[in-house]
Amino acid sequence: MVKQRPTISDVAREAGVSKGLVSFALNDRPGVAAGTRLRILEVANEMGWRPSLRARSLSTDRAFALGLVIARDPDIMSGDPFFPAFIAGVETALAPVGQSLVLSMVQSEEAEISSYRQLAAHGRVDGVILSDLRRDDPRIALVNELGLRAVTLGHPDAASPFPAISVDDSPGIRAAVAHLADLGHQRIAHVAGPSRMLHGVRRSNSFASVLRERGLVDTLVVETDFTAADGARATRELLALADRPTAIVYSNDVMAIAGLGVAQRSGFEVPRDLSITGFDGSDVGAHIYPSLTTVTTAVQDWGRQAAELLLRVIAGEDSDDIELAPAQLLVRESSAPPETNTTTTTAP
Amino acid sequence: MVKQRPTISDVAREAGVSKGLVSFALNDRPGVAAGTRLRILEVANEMGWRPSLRARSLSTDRAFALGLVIARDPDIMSGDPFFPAFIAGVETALAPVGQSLVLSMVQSEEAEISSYRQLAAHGRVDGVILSDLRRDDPRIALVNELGLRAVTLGHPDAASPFPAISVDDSPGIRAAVAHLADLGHQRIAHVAGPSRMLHGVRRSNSFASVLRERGLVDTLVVETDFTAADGARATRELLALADRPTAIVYSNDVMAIAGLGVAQRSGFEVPRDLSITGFDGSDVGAHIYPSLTTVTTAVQDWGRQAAELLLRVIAGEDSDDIELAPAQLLVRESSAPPETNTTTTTAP
DNA sequence: TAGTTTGACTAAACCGGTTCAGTTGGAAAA
DNA sequence: TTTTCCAACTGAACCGGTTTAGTCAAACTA
Repeated sequence: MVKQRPTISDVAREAGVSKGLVSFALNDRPGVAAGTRLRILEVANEMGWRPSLRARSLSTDRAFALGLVIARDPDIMSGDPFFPAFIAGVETALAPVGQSLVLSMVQSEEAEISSYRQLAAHGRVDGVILSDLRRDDPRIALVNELGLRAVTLGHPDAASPFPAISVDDSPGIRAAVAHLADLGHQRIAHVAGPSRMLHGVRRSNSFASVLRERGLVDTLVVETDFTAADGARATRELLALADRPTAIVYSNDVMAIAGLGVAQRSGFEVPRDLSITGFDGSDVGAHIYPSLTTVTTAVQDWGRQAAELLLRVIAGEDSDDIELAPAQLLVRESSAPPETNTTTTTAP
Repeated sequence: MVKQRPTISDVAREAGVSKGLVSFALNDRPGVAAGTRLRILEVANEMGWRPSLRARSLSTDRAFALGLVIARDPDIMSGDPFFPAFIAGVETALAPVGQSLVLSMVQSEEAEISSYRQLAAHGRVDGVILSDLRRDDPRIALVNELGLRAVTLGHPDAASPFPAISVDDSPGIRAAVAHLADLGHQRIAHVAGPSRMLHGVRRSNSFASVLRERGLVDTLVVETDFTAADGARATRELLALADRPTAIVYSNDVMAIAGLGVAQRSGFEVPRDLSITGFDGSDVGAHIYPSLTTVTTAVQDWGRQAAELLLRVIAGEDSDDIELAPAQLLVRESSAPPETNTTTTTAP
């Protein structure tokens, strides 16, 4: 004798009304006498009734879940503090309303596409969060075509039917460069993210614009794929230049840490011989030596608000773009004035 | 005129048979003539019919999804290479069979419990992967009681109704300690994970047993919560000892990197004055200076096989415990022989 | 007072599958 | 030839909700 969980019919029978009326009462719809509604709620409550998500899903054609497809190599993911914090934020928005996050982690663009297709075909989610926007991002049209709702993290480079929720990187990057320039650095390099990615491009643009404003060289830019290995490679290239930079601005903390490793290995002392800054505000960055000057954003809050926005979009409510607090510079030990006579120094 | 996706009734009508027969044909059940089955499949195919997950979910009482609840602070998560790789592995097992991963990231034990309750109550998943096992882990009884199927990563410390899929940490830790001892280290410390966590305990035990076998001091153990900050704290404590260790074995890479920072900040040169080893085989570890000697496991494979095992359990198939390839030592630069006369040296 | 409106409620269809109890027709057995 | 049996197939119930059309009595209008 297994005790089955009660269904809406059980509640109806117990309350002496019809199934439909119970549904009405529980969904706060008009047409139910106040007394009856109260009695129904009471009965439902004492029977411990919970609506069946599956039945609701079928009859209302909704999934009560959001999707997130991450297309990155696990190697890049590991060490990157963004997604864990972001997902934790998403969770804080979903848990209270009984919704869930369906996560998919893929490693190729084809797998990414088919992942969205599957989510849509199966009706697994009502909407998705589009992260890591790329130039001419094909996902926007795809997701729209598949009939999914969505929000984008950051503004796409073309018209989009979806609201964007953004954190402006510019102030952070500008502050980092300004900080280095104020310290006296003349040759500041940038180890950038992939130029296919919009935030990579935006950070590069901010970088370049500050340098131009200050009349400094803005040609020391190396593009990477965001991995530690590529950050190391970029650093080696920059340090091998005849006119090597005295400061390097990295597009993420992992690369900055790898770059620090390369510099130290080559005999440069940081920050005496080379200043470096990261981007992420990762936890480890605070504990390496020297601790990493970096740019931080409130990632968890971003996750929470992105999920809330998407829920609103799905509910058909207002859905204006949201602009969150911009990225901020966090000065630590890895940045200092250049040694006045080391501008053209190569490895000791 | 929106083109609706065809339902099983459409297929039945088109093929001139009943709904039920179409269902039988599509699920490869006996009682359908070969010719008829073929025709039905053909019709379904050319109509582009896909079964509705929601309808199947309701009628078969299954979710076609697995759950993973991660209970960690985002700070610990960031930098930890385990979950990204693990999840990527899970995905490779799920995508081909049209199943999904429902992920929940929580920050307290209460939230964790209620997360499992919600997954079960909503019938969101058919089974869950239990990671980061603790002593007397309450989740095993809970999940069982909730009627969910499960697999555990590693063997729990009590009887469990669920199969375990494990990677033996011991050989890795033993190899790391042996490696250091072989190099001539006499005072080897361990910066351990939380003793509430079973893998933390197991690593500590392996550590202690090798030392005893070799007749070395096994008292240099500091427990941490796995964060970079706590790893740094532990390192400071160890280095402040009168008889400071000449080598430290860390329970994860993040703490090892933080420990390296502390050592360098205190003027110790690694590995000349202090050898360190990590645990994880994280990507950054290979790029810092000196590169980190560490212990690696095939995490992505673990994820894939854990998901496959859970799918089998859910399908009611065989479900024996699985033992994967044990952890392996990866020797890099951060370990070297101790300076013979520095055993009792304090900070330079 | 008769006709109309309205609020409260019921019955049944519906979402799109699965499953089970019957029905049918043809081949094998008697 | 008649009976029996079985494979092939149908129709309907079912999963647990939502939604729509329709019933009914009381309240309101004319």
